[in-house]
Amino acid sequence: MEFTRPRGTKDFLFDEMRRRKEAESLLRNVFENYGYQEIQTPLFEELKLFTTKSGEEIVDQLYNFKDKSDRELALRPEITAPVARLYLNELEKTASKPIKLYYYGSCFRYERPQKGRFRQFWQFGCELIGAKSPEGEAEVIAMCNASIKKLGITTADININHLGIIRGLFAHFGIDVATQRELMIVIDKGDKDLLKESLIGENPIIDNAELNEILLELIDLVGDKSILPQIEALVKGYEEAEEAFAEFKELIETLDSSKVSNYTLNLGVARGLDYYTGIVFEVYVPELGAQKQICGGGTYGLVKVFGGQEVTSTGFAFGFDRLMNAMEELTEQKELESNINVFIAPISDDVRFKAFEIAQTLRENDIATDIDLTRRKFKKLMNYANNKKVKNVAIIGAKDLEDGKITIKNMESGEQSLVNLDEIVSYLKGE
RNA sequence: GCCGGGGUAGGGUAGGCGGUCAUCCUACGGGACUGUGGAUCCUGUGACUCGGGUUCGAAUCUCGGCCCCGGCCCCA
Repeated sequence: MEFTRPRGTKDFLFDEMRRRKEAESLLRNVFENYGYQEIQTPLFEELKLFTTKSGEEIVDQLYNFKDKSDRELALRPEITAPVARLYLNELEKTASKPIKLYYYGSCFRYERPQKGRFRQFWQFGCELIGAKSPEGEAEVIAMCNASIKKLGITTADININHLGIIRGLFAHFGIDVATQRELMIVIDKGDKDLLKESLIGENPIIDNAELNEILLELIDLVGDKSILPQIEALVKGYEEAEEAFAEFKELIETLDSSKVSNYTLNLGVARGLDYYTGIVFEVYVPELGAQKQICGGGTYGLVKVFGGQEVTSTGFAFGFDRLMNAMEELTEQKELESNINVFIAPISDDVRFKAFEIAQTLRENDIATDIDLTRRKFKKLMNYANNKKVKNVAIIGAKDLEDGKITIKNMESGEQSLVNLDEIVSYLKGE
Protein backbone atom coordinates (compact mmCIF):
# COMPACT_ATOMS: atom_id res chain seq x y z
CA MET A 1 0.00 0.00 0.00
CA GLU A 2 1.37 3.31 -1.07
CA PHE A 3 0.43 6.55 0.61
CA THR A 4 1.14 9.92 -0.87
CA ARG A 5 0.18 13.35 0.28
CA PRO A 6 -2.17 15.39 -1.90
CA ARG A 7 -0.67 17.52 -4.60
CA GLY A 8 0.34 20.97 -3.47
CA THR A 9 0.47 20.17 0.22
CA LYS A 10 3.71 19.86 2.08
CA ASP A 11 5.44 18.08 4.93
CA PHE A 12 7.59 20.09 7.26
CA LEU A 13 10.13 18.63 9.58
CA PHE A 14 12.78 19.37 12.17
CA ASP A 15 14.94 22.31 11.17
CA GLU A 16 12.46 23.83 8.78
CA MET A 17 9.76 23.45 11.40
CA ARG A 18 11.95 25.16 13.98
CA ARG A 19 12.64 28.06 11.67
CA ARG A 20 8.94 28.43 11.00
CA LYS A 21 8.14 28.39 14.69
CA GLU A 22 10.79 30.98 15.33
CA ALA A 23 9.40 33.29 12.67
CA GLU A 24 5.91 32.68 13.99
CA SER A 25 6.98 33.66 17.46
CA LEU A 26 8.72 36.83 16.26
CA LEU A 27 5.55 37.86 14.45
CA ARG A 28 3.42 37.16 17.49
CA ASN A 29 5.69 39.40 19.53
CA VAL A 30 5.39 42.23 17.03
CA PHE A 31 1.62 41.99 16.73
CA GLU A 32 1.12 41.82 20.47
CA ASN A 33 3.48 44.72 20.86
CA TYR A 34 0.97 46.72 18.83
CA GLY A 35 -1.89 45.61 21.05
CA TYR A 36 -3.39 42.86 18.92
CA GLN A 37 -4.97 39.73 20.38
CA GLU A 38 -4.80 36.34 18.79
CA ILE A 39 -7.93 34.54 17.68
CA GLN A 40 -8.60 31.29 15.91
CA THR A 41 -11.43 30.47 13.54
CA PRO A 42 -12.50 27.12 12.09
CA LEU A 43 -10.69 25.62 9.12
CA PHE A 44 -13.95 25.25 7.29
CA GLU A 45 -16.95 27.50 6.98
CA GLU A 46 -20.18 27.59 5.04
CA LEU A 47 -19.41 27.96 1.38
CA LYS A 48 -21.74 30.94 1.24
CA LEU A 49 -19.43 32.98 3.45
CA PHE A 50 -16.83 33.00 0.72
CA THR A 51 -19.14 33.34 -2.25
CA THR A 52 -20.85 36.29 -0.59
CA LYS A 53 -17.51 37.98 -0.20
CA SER A 54 -15.99 37.18 -3.55
CA GLY A 55 -18.67 35.93 -5.91
CA GLU A 56 -19.64 32.52 -7.26
CA GLU A 57 -16.58 32.33 -9.49
CA ILE A 58 -14.27 31.58 -6.62
CA VAL A 59 -15.84 28.16 -6.11
CA ASP A 60 -13.42 26.97 -8.81
CA GLN A 61 -10.57 27.86 -6.52
CA LEU A 62 -12.01 26.41 -3.34
CA TYR A 63 -11.89 23.08 -1.66
CA ASN A 64 -15.61 22.71 -1.12
CA PHE A 65 -17.69 19.72 -0.12
CA LYS A 66 -20.98 18.60 1.31
CA ASP A 67 -21.04 17.19 4.79
CA LYS A 68 -23.25 14.32 5.96
CA SER A 69 -26.12 16.74 6.61
CA ASP A 70 -25.83 18.04 3.08
CA ARG A 71 -24.42 21.40 4.10
CA GLU A 72 -22.25 23.14 1.53
CA LEU A 73 -18.93 23.81 3.20
CA ALA A 74 -15.52 25.01 2.12
CA LEU A 75 -12.03 24.99 3.53
CA ARG A 76 -11.18 28.61 4.14
CA PRO A 77 -9.18 30.23 1.31
CA GLU A 78 -8.29 33.20 3.49
CA ILE A 79 -9.15 34.40 6.97
CA THR A 80 -10.61 37.88 6.53
CA ALA A 81 -14.12 36.59 5.86
CA PRO A 82 -14.09 34.17 8.80
CA VAL A 83 -12.93 37.00 11.05
CA ALA A 84 -15.72 39.26 9.79
CA ARG A 85 -18.15 36.42 10.50
CA LEU A 86 -16.72 35.96 13.98
CA TYR A 87 -17.01 39.68 14.59
CA LEU A 88 -20.70 39.59 13.66
CA ASN A 89 -21.34 36.51 15.80
CA GLU A 90 -19.39 37.43 18.87
CA LEU A 91 -18.05 40.94 18.98
CA GLU A 92 -20.21 43.45 17.15
CA LYS A 93 -22.32 44.38 20.13
CA THR A 94 -19.97 43.59 22.97
CA ALA A 95 -16.44 44.73 22.35
CA SER A 96 -15.36 48.34 22.45
CA LYS A 97 -13.72 49.64 19.34
CA PRO A 98 -11.28 49.61 17.84
CA ILE A 99 -10.91 45.85 18.00
CA LYS A 100 -7.47 44.54 17.20
CA LEU A 101 -7.27 40.90 16.16
CA TYR A 102 -4.60 38.73 14.67
CA TYR A 103 -4.47 35.17 13.46
CA TYR A 104 -2.13 32.52 12.17
CA GLY A 105 -3.44 29.51 10.37
CA SER A 106 -3.55 27.48 7.22
CA CYS A 107 -5.74 28.23 4.24
CA PHE A 108 -6.62 26.15 1.21
CA ARG A 109 -6.99 26.99 -2.43
CA TYR A 110 -7.51 24.62 -5.29
CA GLU A 111 -4.89 26.03 -7.61
CA ARG A 112 -2.01 24.65 -9.56
CA PRO A 113 0.88 24.41 -7.12
CA GLN A 114 4.23 25.97 -8.00
CA LYS A 115 7.07 27.75 -6.29
CA GLY A 116 5.66 29.82 -3.44
CA ARG A 117 2.14 28.53 -4.08
CA PHE A 118 0.64 25.60 -2.34
CA ARG A 119 -2.84 24.22 -1.93
CA GLN A 120 -2.40 24.39 1.79
CA PHE A 121 -0.57 27.49 2.86
CA TRP A 122 -0.32 29.64 5.96
CA GLN A 123 -1.44 33.16 6.55
CA PHE A 124 -0.41 35.41 9.38
CA GLY A 125 -2.58 38.48 9.48
CA CYS A 126 -4.55 41.03 11.38
CA GLU A 127 -7.78 43.00 11.32
CA LEU A 128 -8.27 46.39 12.88
CA ILE A 129 -12.02 46.84 13.18
CA GLY A 130 -13.68 50.16 13.77
CA ALA A 131 -10.84 52.66 13.55
CA LYS A 132 -11.86 54.94 10.75
CA SER A 133 -8.88 57.21 10.43
CA PRO A 134 -5.65 57.48 8.50
CA GLU A 135 -3.89 56.78 11.81
CA GLY A 136 -5.41 53.33 12.00
CA GLU A 137 -4.21 52.56 8.51
CA ALA A 138 -0.79 54.00 9.24
CA GLU A 139 -0.47 51.92 12.37
CA VAL A 140 -1.36 48.77 10.51
CA ILE A 141 1.24 49.51 7.86
CA ALA A 142 3.79 50.37 10.52
CA MET A 143 3.17 47.00 12.14
CA CYS A 144 3.52 45.27 8.81
CA ASN A 145 6.82 47.07 8.33
CA ALA A 146 8.01 46.18 11.83
CA SER A 147 7.25 42.52 11.16
CA ILE A 148 9.25 42.45 7.96
CA LYS A 149 12.17 44.18 9.65
CA LYS A 150 12.07 41.77 12.55
CA LEU A 151 12.37 38.84 10.20
CA GLY A 152 15.36 40.34 8.46
CA ILE A 153 13.63 40.85 5.12
CA THR A 154 15.49 43.97 4.10
CA THR A 155 14.46 44.43 0.50
CA ALA A 156 10.70 44.57 1.00
CA ASP A 157 8.87 47.42 -0.66
CA ILE A 158 5.43 48.45 0.61
CA ASN A 159 3.25 49.66 -2.27
CA ILE A 160 0.36 51.81 -1.15
CA ASN A 161 -2.63 53.21 -2.96
CA HIS A 162 -5.89 54.86 -1.96
CA LEU A 163 -8.77 53.44 -3.94
CA GLY A 164 -10.95 56.35 -2.89
CA ILE A 165 -9.13 58.48 -5.41
CA ILE A 166 -10.08 56.41 -8.41
CA ARG A 167 -13.50 55.60 -7.00
CA GLY A 168 -14.08 59.30 -6.53
CA LEU A 169 -13.33 59.85 -10.18
CA PHE A 170 -15.62 57.01 -11.18
CA ALA A 171 -18.40 58.56 -9.12
CA HIS A 172 -17.86 61.97 -10.62
CA PHE A 173 -18.16 60.62 -14.15
CA GLY A 174 -21.04 58.31 -13.24
CA ILE A 175 -19.31 55.06 -14.18
CA ASP A 176 -21.41 52.01 -13.31
CA VAL A 177 -20.15 49.32 -10.99
CA ALA A 178 -19.71 46.63 -13.62
CA THR A 179 -17.52 48.87 -15.73
CA GLN A 180 -15.53 49.90 -12.67
CA ARG A 181 -14.90 46.30 -11.82
CA GLU A 182 -13.83 45.47 -15.35
CA LEU A 183 -11.27 48.24 -15.33
CA MET A 184 -10.04 47.44 -11.80
CA ILE A 185 -9.25 43.91 -12.93
CA VAL A 186 -7.12 45.29 -15.75
CA ILE A 187 -5.37 47.68 -13.39
CA ASP A 188 -4.69 44.89 -10.94
CA LYS A 189 -2.92 42.84 -13.58
CA GLY A 190 -0.21 45.46 -13.62
CA ASP A 191 0.23 45.20 -17.37
CA LYS A 192 0.72 48.79 -18.53
CA ASP A 193 0.35 48.02 -22.24
CA LEU A 194 -2.89 46.17 -21.69
CA LEU A 195 -4.09 49.05 -19.56
CA LYS A 196 -3.24 51.60 -22.19
CA GLU A 197 -5.13 49.53 -24.72
CA SER A 198 -8.13 49.37 -22.39
CA LEU A 199 -8.16 53.12 -21.82
CA ILE A 200 -7.21 54.70 -25.11
CA GLY A 201 -7.18 51.79 -27.54
CA GLU A 202 -9.77 51.01 -30.23
CA ASN A 203 -12.42 49.82 -27.79
CA PRO A 204 -11.89 51.58 -24.50
CA ILE A 205 -13.72 50.12 -21.50
CA ILE A 206 -14.88 53.55 -20.49
CA ASP A 207 -16.38 55.87 -23.05
CA ASN A 208 -15.10 59.09 -21.61
CA ALA A 209 -11.96 60.66 -23.01
CA GLU A 210 -11.42 63.07 -20.12
CA LEU A 211 -11.55 60.36 -17.49
CA ASN A 212 -9.42 58.00 -19.53
CA GLU A 213 -6.71 60.64 -19.84
CA ILE A 214 -6.64 61.22 -16.10
CA LEU A 215 -6.63 57.51 -15.31
CA LEU A 216 -3.82 56.87 -17.72
CA GLU A 217 -1.61 59.42 -16.06
CA LEU A 218 -2.70 58.57 -12.54
CA ILE A 219 -2.13 54.84 -12.68
CA ASP A 220 1.30 55.38 -14.12
CA LEU A 221 2.34 57.32 -11.03
CA VAL A 222 4.70 55.29 -8.92
CA GLY A 223 7.26 56.75 -6.55
CA ASP A 224 7.96 58.23 -3.17
CA LYS A 225 5.97 61.02 -1.60
CA SER A 226 7.39 63.55 -4.04
CA ILE A 227 4.68 62.47 -6.49
CA LEU A 228 1.94 63.72 -4.17
CA PRO A 229 1.70 67.13 -5.88
CA GLN A 230 1.25 65.43 -9.24
CA ILE A 231 -1.62 63.36 -7.89
CA GLU A 232 -3.12 66.44 -6.33
CA ALA A 233 -3.01 68.27 -9.64
CA LEU A 234 -4.70 65.39 -11.46
CA VAL A 235 -7.63 65.10 -9.05
CA LYS A 236 -8.16 68.83 -8.66
CA GLY A 237 -11.77 69.79 -9.12
CA TYR A 238 -13.15 66.29 -8.57
CA GLU A 239 -14.45 66.65 -5.08
CA GLU A 240 -14.67 63.05 -3.88
CA ALA A 241 -11.28 62.21 -5.29
CA GLU A 242 -9.86 65.28 -3.60
CA GLU A 243 -11.23 64.08 -0.25
CA ALA A 244 -9.64 60.70 -0.72
CA PHE A 245 -6.40 62.34 -1.70
CA ALA A 246 -6.45 64.40 1.49
CA GLU A 247 -6.81 61.18 3.49
CA PHE A 248 -4.03 59.59 1.53
CA LYS A 249 -1.78 62.50 2.32
CA GLU A 250 -2.60 62.31 5.99
CA LEU A 251 -1.78 58.64 5.95
CA ILE A 252 1.60 59.34 4.42
CA GLU A 253 2.32 62.01 7.01
CA THR A 254 1.39 59.62 9.81
CA LEU A 255 3.61 56.97 8.27
CA ASP A 256 6.47 59.43 8.31
CA SER A 257 5.97 60.15 11.97
CA SER A 258 5.84 56.40 12.57
CA LYS A 259 9.29 56.24 11.00
CA VAL A 260 8.20 54.01 8.16
CA SER A 261 10.24 54.85 5.11
CA ASN A 262 10.40 51.92 2.73
CA TYR A 263 7.10 52.51 1.01
CA THR A 264 6.17 53.41 -2.52
CA LEU A 265 3.07 55.24 -3.61
CA ASN A 266 1.68 53.13 -6.39
CA LEU A 267 -1.63 54.15 -7.91
CA GLY A 268 -1.66 50.91 -9.83
CA VAL A 269 -2.30 48.67 -6.81
CA ALA A 270 -5.94 47.67 -7.11
CA ARG A 271 -6.33 44.30 -5.39
CA GLY A 272 -9.25 43.64 -7.72
CA LEU A 273 -11.85 43.57 -5.01
CA ASP A 274 -15.06 45.49 -4.70
CA TYR A 275 -15.14 45.68 -0.96
CA TYR A 276 -11.94 47.65 -0.54
CA THR A 277 -12.92 51.23 0.08
CA GLY A 278 -9.85 53.10 1.29
CA ILE A 279 -6.18 52.36 1.13
CA VAL A 280 -4.81 49.14 -0.27
CA PHE A 281 -1.26 47.92 -0.05
CA GLU A 282 0.93 45.07 -1.16
CA VAL A 283 4.45 44.21 -0.11
CA TYR A 284 6.92 42.91 -2.65
CA VAL A 285 10.26 41.17 -2.25
CA PRO A 286 11.82 41.38 -5.70
CA GLU A 287 14.13 38.41 -5.09
CA LEU A 288 11.13 36.08 -5.11
CA GLY A 289 10.30 36.60 -8.77
CA ALA A 290 6.77 35.77 -9.90
CA GLN A 291 5.73 35.10 -6.31
CA LYS A 292 7.24 38.30 -4.99
CA GLN A 293 4.12 39.42 -3.15
CA ILE A 294 4.46 38.50 0.52
CA CYS A 295 1.61 40.54 1.91
CA GLY A 296 -1.64 42.17 0.87
CA GLY A 297 -4.19 44.26 2.65
CA GLY A 298 -6.26 47.37 2.86
CA THR A 299 -9.30 49.09 4.23
CA TYR A 300 -12.67 47.57 3.54
CA GLY A 301 -16.31 47.56 4.56
CA LEU A 302 -16.83 43.84 4.58
CA VAL A 303 -19.04 43.45 7.61
CA LYS A 304 -21.84 45.27 5.86
CA VAL A 305 -21.59 42.82 2.98
CA PHE A 306 -22.43 40.11 5.52
CA GLY A 307 -25.39 42.02 6.88
CA GLY A 308 -23.91 43.80 9.87
CA GLN A 309 -23.69 47.46 10.75
CA GLU A 310 -21.30 49.31 8.53
CA VAL A 311 -17.90 49.37 10.13
CA THR A 312 -14.57 50.21 8.60
CA SER A 313 -11.80 47.68 8.95
CA THR A 314 -8.21 47.59 7.91
CA GLY A 315 -6.26 44.41 7.69
CA PHE A 316 -3.52 42.54 5.96
CA ALA A 317 -2.19 39.04 5.74
CA PHE A 318 1.30 37.75 5.21
CA GLY A 319 1.78 34.73 3.04
CA PHE A 320 3.74 32.94 5.72
CA ASP A 321 5.35 30.45 3.35
CA ARG A 322 6.56 33.28 1.19
CA LEU A 323 7.98 35.04 4.22
CA MET A 324 9.97 31.89 4.84
CA ASN A 325 11.16 31.90 1.23
CA ALA A 326 12.18 35.53 1.55
CA MET A 327 14.08 34.83 4.75
CA GLU A 328 15.87 31.93 3.16
CA GLU A 329 16.78 34.17 0.25
CA LEU A 330 17.85 37.20 2.26
CA THR A 331 19.19 36.10 5.60
CA GLU A 332 22.07 33.95 6.73
CA GLN A 333 20.70 30.52 7.60
CA LYS A 334 22.81 29.60 10.56
CA GLU A 335 22.96 26.01 11.63
CA LEU A 336 20.52 25.34 14.43
CA GLU A 337 21.73 24.18 17.79
CA SER A 338 20.43 21.01 19.31
CA ASN A 339 17.39 21.38 21.52
CA ILE A 340 18.94 18.94 23.90
CA ASN A 341 21.20 20.26 26.62
CA VAL A 342 22.39 16.93 27.93
CA PHE A 343 22.33 13.33 26.79
CA ILE A 344 22.51 10.72 29.49
CA ALA A 345 24.68 7.75 28.65
CA PRO A 346 24.69 4.83 31.10
CA ILE A 347 27.84 2.81 30.69
CA SER A 348 26.39 -0.47 31.83
CA ASP A 349 23.01 -2.03 32.57
CA ASP A 350 23.39 -1.89 36.33
CA VAL A 351 23.28 1.94 36.40
CA ARG A 352 20.27 2.32 34.14
CA PHE A 353 17.78 3.02 36.93
CA LYS A 354 20.10 5.61 38.42
CA ALA A 355 20.40 7.19 34.97
CA PHE A 356 16.64 7.52 34.72
CA GLU A 357 16.50 9.05 38.15
CA ILE A 358 19.00 11.67 37.09
CA ALA A 359 17.16 12.32 33.81
CA GLN A 360 13.95 12.92 35.72
CA THR A 361 15.63 15.37 38.08
CA LEU A 362 17.12 17.33 35.21
CA ARG A 363 13.81 17.51 33.38
CA GLU A 364 12.05 18.67 36.52
CA ASN A 365 14.56 21.51 36.57
CA ASP A 366 13.83 22.49 32.96
CA ILE A 367 17.02 21.11 31.53
CA ALA A 368 16.28 19.54 28.15
CA THR A 369 17.44 15.98 28.58
CA ASP A 370 17.67 12.91 26.41
CA ILE A 371 18.55 9.48 27.68
CA ASP A 372 19.48 6.24 25.99
CA LEU A 373 16.40 4.18 25.15
CA THR A 374 18.11 1.60 22.98
CA ARG A 375 20.53 -0.13 25.37
CA ARG A 376 23.31 0.45 22.90
CA LYS A 377 26.90 0.05 23.87
CA PHE A 378 28.52 3.01 25.50
CA LYS A 379 30.73 3.79 22.56
CA LYS A 380 27.74 3.90 20.25
CA LEU A 381 26.03 6.24 22.64
CA MET A 382 28.89 8.70 22.39
CA ASN A 383 28.68 8.42 18.65
CA TYR A 384 24.97 9.06 18.75
CA ALA A 385 25.32 12.09 21.02
CA ASN A 386 27.95 13.45 18.70
CA ASN A 387 25.80 13.02 15.59
CA LYS A 388 22.93 14.74 17.35
CA LYS A 389 25.23 17.62 18.26
CA VAL A 390 24.12 17.45 21.86
CA LYS A 391 25.92 20.00 24.04
CA ASN A 392 26.74 17.73 26.98
CA VAL A 393 26.87 14.05 27.72
CA ALA A 394 26.30 12.86 31.25
CA ILE A 395 28.27 9.66 31.64
CA ILE A 396 26.80 7.43 34.31
CA GLY A 397 29.25 4.80 35.47
CA ALA A 398 29.38 2.51 38.47
CA LYS A 399 32.83 3.66 39.52
CA ASP A 400 31.87 7.36 39.70
CA LEU A 401 28.61 6.53 41.43
CA GLU A 402 30.45 4.88 44.27
CA ASP A 403 31.73 8.37 45.12
CA GLY A 404 28.34 9.91 44.50
CA LYS A 405 29.46 11.49 41.23
CA ILE A 406 28.92 11.36 37.50
CA THR A 407 31.03 12.63 34.62
CA ILE A 408 29.74 15.47 32.48
CA LYS A 409 31.46 15.95 29.19
CA ASN A 410 31.16 19.07 27.09
CA MET A 411 30.99 17.78 23.54
CA GLU A 412 32.15 21.01 21.94
CA SER A 413 35.30 21.53 23.97
CA GLY A 414 35.88 17.90 24.85
CA GLU A 415 36.44 18.84 28.49
CA GLN A 416 34.83 16.79 31.18
CA SER A 417 34.49 16.97 34.94
CA LEU A 418 33.30 14.88 37.82
CA VAL A 419 30.18 16.38 39.33
CA ASN A 420 28.47 15.50 42.57
CA LEU A 421 24.99 14.08 42.13
CA ASP A 422 23.39 16.93 44.03
CA GLU A 423 25.23 19.54 41.99
CA ILE A 424 24.33 18.38 38.48
CA VAL A 425 21.50 20.85 38.02
CA SER A 426 23.50 23.87 39.11
CA TYR A 427 26.51 22.68 37.11
CA LEU A 428 24.48 22.44 33.89
CA LYS A 429 22.59 25.66 34.51
CA GLY A 430 25.69 27.57 35.49
CA GLU A 431 27.55 26.84 32.29
C1' G B 1 -7.14 24.23 -17.26
C1' C B 2 -2.22 24.42 -20.34
C1' C B 3 3.29 23.58 -21.27
C1' G B 4 8.26 21.60 -19.97
C1' G B 5 11.64 18.44 -16.76
C1' G B 6 11.55 14.50 -13.35
C1' G B 7 10.46 9.84 -9.76
C1' U B 8 16.30 4.01 -8.42
C1' A B 9 17.32 1.72 -0.21
C1' G B 10 15.74 6.68 5.23
C1' G B 11 18.72 10.87 2.53
C1' G B 12 21.96 11.68 -1.92
C1' U B 13 23.18 9.05 -6.51
C1' A B 14 25.33 5.59 -11.04
C1' G B 15 23.18 2.71 -14.83
C1' G B 16 19.25 4.04 -19.31
C1' C B 17 19.71 2.38 -27.56
C1' G B 18 16.48 -4.30 -23.21
C1' G B 19 20.09 -9.69 -21.06
C1' U B 20 25.03 -12.17 -15.22
C1' C B 21 23.43 -11.43 -7.69
C1' A B 22 21.40 -3.05 -9.89
C1' U B 23 26.63 1.11 -8.54
C1' C B 24 28.71 4.24 -4.99
C1' C B 25 28.32 7.73 -0.68
C1' U B 26 25.70 8.46 3.70
C1' A B 27 22.40 6.84 7.51
C1' C B 28 20.89 2.51 10.33
C1' G B 29 22.08 -2.72 12.87
C1' G B 30 26.16 -6.08 14.43
C1' G B 31 31.44 -6.80 15.17
C1' A B 32 37.06 -5.67 15.43
C1' C B 33 37.11 -2.36 20.66
C1' U B 34 33.48 -5.05 28.27
C1' G B 35 34.18 3.48 30.91
C1' U B 36 34.79 8.00 26.32
C1' G B 37 32.62 10.93 20.20
C1' G B 38 33.65 13.35 14.65
C1' A B 39 38.67 7.82 12.40
C1' U B 40 39.58 2.90 10.05
C1' C B 41 38.31 -2.09 8.70
C1' C B 42 34.83 -6.30 8.38
C1' U B 43 29.70 -7.45 8.09
C1' G B 44 24.19 -7.09 7.89
C1' U B 45 19.23 -4.79 6.61
C1' G B 46 17.42 -1.81 2.84
C1' A B 47 15.39 0.55 -3.65
C1' C B 48 14.10 0.53 -9.59
C1' U B 49 6.55 5.47 -8.20
C1' C B 50 1.93 2.51 -9.55
C1' G B 51 -0.88 -0.04 -13.47
C1' G B 52 -1.29 -1.81 -18.53
C1' G B 53 1.44 -2.91 -23.26
C1' U B 54 5.70 -4.69 -26.51
C1' U B 55 9.30 -8.88 -25.58
C1' C B 56 11.85 -15.29 -24.40
C1' G B 57 13.39 -11.25 -21.06
C1' A B 58 11.78 -4.22 -18.95
C1' A B 59 14.87 0.12 -13.99
C1' U B 60 15.90 0.65 -19.35
C1' C B 61 11.17 0.98 -24.86
C1' U B 62 5.68 2.47 -24.95
C1' C B 63 0.76 4.25 -22.97
C1' G B 64 -1.96 5.84 -18.73
C1' G B 65 -2.46 7.16 -13.33
C1' C B 66 -0.25 9.27 -8.96
C1' C B 67 3.33 12.45 -6.98
C1' C B 68 7.61 16.02 -7.26
C1' C B 69 10.16 20.43 -9.56
C1' G B 70 9.69 24.60 -12.79
C1' G B 71 6.77 28.01 -16.16
C1' C B 72 1.76 29.94 -17.80
C1' C B 73 -3.61 31.00 -16.64
C1' C B 74 -5.42 32.56 -12.14
C1' C B 75 -4.37 34.70 -7.49
C1' A B 76 -10.58 36.66 -3.28
